[in-house]
Amino acid sequence: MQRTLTVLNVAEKNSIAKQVSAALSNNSATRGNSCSNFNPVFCFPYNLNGTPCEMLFTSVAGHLMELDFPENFKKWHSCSALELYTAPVVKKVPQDKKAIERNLTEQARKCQWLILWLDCDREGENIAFEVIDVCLKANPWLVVKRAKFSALVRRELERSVQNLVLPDENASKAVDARQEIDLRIGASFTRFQTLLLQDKFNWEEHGIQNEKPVLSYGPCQFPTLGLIVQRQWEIRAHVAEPFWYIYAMYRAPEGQSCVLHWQRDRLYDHTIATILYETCVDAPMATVTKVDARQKLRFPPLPLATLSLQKEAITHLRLPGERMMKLAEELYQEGFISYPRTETDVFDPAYDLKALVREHLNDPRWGAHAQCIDSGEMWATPRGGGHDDHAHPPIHPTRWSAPDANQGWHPDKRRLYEFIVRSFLASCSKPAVGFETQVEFAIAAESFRTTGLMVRERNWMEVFPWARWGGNDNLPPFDLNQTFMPTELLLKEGMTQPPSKLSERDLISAMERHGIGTDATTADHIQKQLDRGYALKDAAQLFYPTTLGEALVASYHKMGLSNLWQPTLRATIELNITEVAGGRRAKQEVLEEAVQHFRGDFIAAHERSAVMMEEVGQFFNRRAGGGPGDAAGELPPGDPMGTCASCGLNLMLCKPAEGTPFVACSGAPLCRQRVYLPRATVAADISDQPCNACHNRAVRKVSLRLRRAAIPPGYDADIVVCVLCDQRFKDLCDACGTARPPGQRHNHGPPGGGGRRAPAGARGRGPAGRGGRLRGGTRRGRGQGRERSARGGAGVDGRGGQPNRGQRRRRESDDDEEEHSRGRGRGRTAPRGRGGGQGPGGGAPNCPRHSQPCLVMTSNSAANPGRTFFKCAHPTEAQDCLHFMWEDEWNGQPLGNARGGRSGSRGGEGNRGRGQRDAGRQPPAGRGHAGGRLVNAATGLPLEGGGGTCFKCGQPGHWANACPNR
DNA sequence: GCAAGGTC
Repeated sequence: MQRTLTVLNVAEKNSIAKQVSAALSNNSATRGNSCSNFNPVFCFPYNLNGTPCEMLFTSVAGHLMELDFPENFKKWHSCSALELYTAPVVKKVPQDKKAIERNLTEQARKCQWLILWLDCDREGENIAFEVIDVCLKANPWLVVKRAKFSALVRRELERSVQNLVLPDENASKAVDARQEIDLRIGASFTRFQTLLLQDKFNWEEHGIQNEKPVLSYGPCQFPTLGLIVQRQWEIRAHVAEPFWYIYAMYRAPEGQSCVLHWQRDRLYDHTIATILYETCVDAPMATVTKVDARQKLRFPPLPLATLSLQKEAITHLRLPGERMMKLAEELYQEGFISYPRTETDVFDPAYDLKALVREHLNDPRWGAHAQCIDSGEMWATPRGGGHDDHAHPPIHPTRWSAPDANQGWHPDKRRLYEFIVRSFLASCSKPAVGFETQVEFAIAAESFRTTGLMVRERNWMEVFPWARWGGNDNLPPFDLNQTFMPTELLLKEGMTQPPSKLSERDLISAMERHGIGTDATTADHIQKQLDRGYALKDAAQLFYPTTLGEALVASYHKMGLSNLWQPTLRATIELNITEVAGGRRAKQEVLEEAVQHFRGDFIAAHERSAVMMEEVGQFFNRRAGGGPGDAAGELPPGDPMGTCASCGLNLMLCKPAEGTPFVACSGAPLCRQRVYLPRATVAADISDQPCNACHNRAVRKVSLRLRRAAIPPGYDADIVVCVLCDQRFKDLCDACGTARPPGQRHNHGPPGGGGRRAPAGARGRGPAGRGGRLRGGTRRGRGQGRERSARGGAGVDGRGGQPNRGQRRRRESDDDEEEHSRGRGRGRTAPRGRGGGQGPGGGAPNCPRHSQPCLVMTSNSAANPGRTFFKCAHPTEAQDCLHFMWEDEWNGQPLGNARGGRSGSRGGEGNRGRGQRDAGRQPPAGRGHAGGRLVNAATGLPLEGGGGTCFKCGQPGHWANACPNR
């Protein structure tokens, strides 16, 4: 008789275990005992390639293990951050997964085989090896197999279980490498920048609530921040340019109308635009040169994957990604939607979609549409987007929720459910049908075009109210060679606008493009920007960096380490570990290479930490008592004399301008290795003698000249010693005491020798306030004087997209004449270059909100040429401060209310709001059309007869390029 | 007090 095999099956989550068990057992699986409440064991008999089996099917909950440093490296002061590149790492089951581990252990003991049903991706392979590790410890005789499945349907699952393979060790090793790289660089740089900056600056000044914030670094979170900061720099670097275009409009006698779009779009040369415009004005009759009418289809949305759902939810429901995922998780747990973390956007052909549609036949909101799909009248097979993670179907509704049954749901949850249902029904519906007409025209020698669209069958758009198929449905009828007189024919002026701030949708797309994070973690990385105080969202939900976020990114840029925040960072890591997954390179080789690479960056950052202090000081004021003298750059000058045993950087013999020399690590303040010399020291120099006892650290001995009267009998006044290990030196320190520079409370002394090691909390701290306040003040002064470079181009060190730091101070400064005169030359509204003063005679009023002097500007607009106004220069708001007032309307008093008393929005001046982007500015006197005659829009004078009317001043008799009134 | 990746 054939012996029954007991097989342990493990899935990545309970829902998979449940579904696979149900499919393989024909819904006859029973529940067995499990130590883990959320990971039951399903039991059923099964025939595996002719062998009768007792299947035990259980699950884990994602990763079973975590990678971390051992306890003795976990405390931040237990080691130098540099040691985190060489410290051991351990993989272990965390406390909250112990029950799952126990369950696996118990089940493994009963079984002969182990079949792994983890998700079919790299992380799944890695989790598989975590499960193997636990199970083999419990039962070393287990036969281990891997089931590879591409859909959760019976046929596919049976194919998979009858064709078991081995787990992919290379894929798992690639994840091991990624985990270790992430851990080492994340922990080391987080500790580095937090310990360096945390207690040195007044974070509260710029809205950071935490007095001592943790300044985390991560290979996903920093490139995400980099995207936000980079966009901010692009916006700031933008120089607005004027452009001109011909605008023509036609209103038919029957009331239909259309805009005729110039084929040249826009010209940046005013003279040429004017000449072309004038040729049109001289022969304004328009001729239809082409009419093209055809049917057009608009296809329904693709089935939803995680990131596409996030993007849609943000756009249509205004739900941030992280919030959306929480609600989707709830809906999934309650059985209303399918698994919400998936890359798949194509339904398996075997999926019974009609059955899902039938769930909704009785719904009062979309039931009628569902019935049309079910009857076949509206049905169309959903399109596929070409992505399949082979573990989950696209996100879709699995159960109907009647409108009165979900009253207890949060409104956002109801909206999300409705969106998923409508999106699913839309994806199963026929495409919308429209009729598009494209017409081309000629006015003089210039070409124009317009498009009209009539939607004839809305189909999927009926059930998807968020759909827009914009187009002019009021197009006048046109025939080939038809002629007509345009109702309006104008030369309009516009200004190029900077790119907009990033929306969450933009950010997700950019992260997706650069491979930053996964579909399951993208929202977390974005949320982290907000939680850490690195970025904010404005009223329009657009992201912009906080002062802190920008300061950090600018710091790494200044240190020459932009690769640590640029969006390519993650892709570079991924590229390397993909080599491991593909078996082309060994894990250890790739790992060591990456760790050494980032260690090099870390050392560079460490050595340039003074640059980081300086750069952050451009944005924040120093905190009084914030650990002066601690930055690496504040060590007195010195020469290297060996390698620091603690962190691997250089030990320096430092010679302060006053006081006794001492030995310190160049990695100060993070590395606190320091040796003070005996009080009797008169002079100290590095000798050319190496210390043999410290040979592997290349330490050289120090030659000391001592005051004879201050040393005990028996010692020479001139000695050459190793200050790290020489017993004579330690004895001298004990006998004489050690000399420490002013401000050092504690004497570290030589290691293991006479000097006492200070308590961790007090080590390395100088007297409160020394240097900090002074440095803060002088930096601010320098910042103002030095940063003359103007906004845009000149303000970015000659390279586009680089930081334009200290912009706030630059705007406040009074030395921007170069920028201002250039602005006038371009015909822009420009600051006049005074400001900063107070009172009627002294310049500008203070902005009542920001308590800083307004800029004094001169308007170049056609409506108010040369008129002076004030505007607030505050730049770090979500949108620039809107305080604005004409000078001649100011009574010399401070501006009063939120809009500045009689002041107004500056929307009409200079920097226009987003809503006005690229909107053409109509000149004061353009040309119009009334009663079939071209007229001057401002004066009403007829234009027939040639001769020209200047669009600049509105007077007839000359063209604009020869205007005497300009 | 650090990462990112699973999952809940």
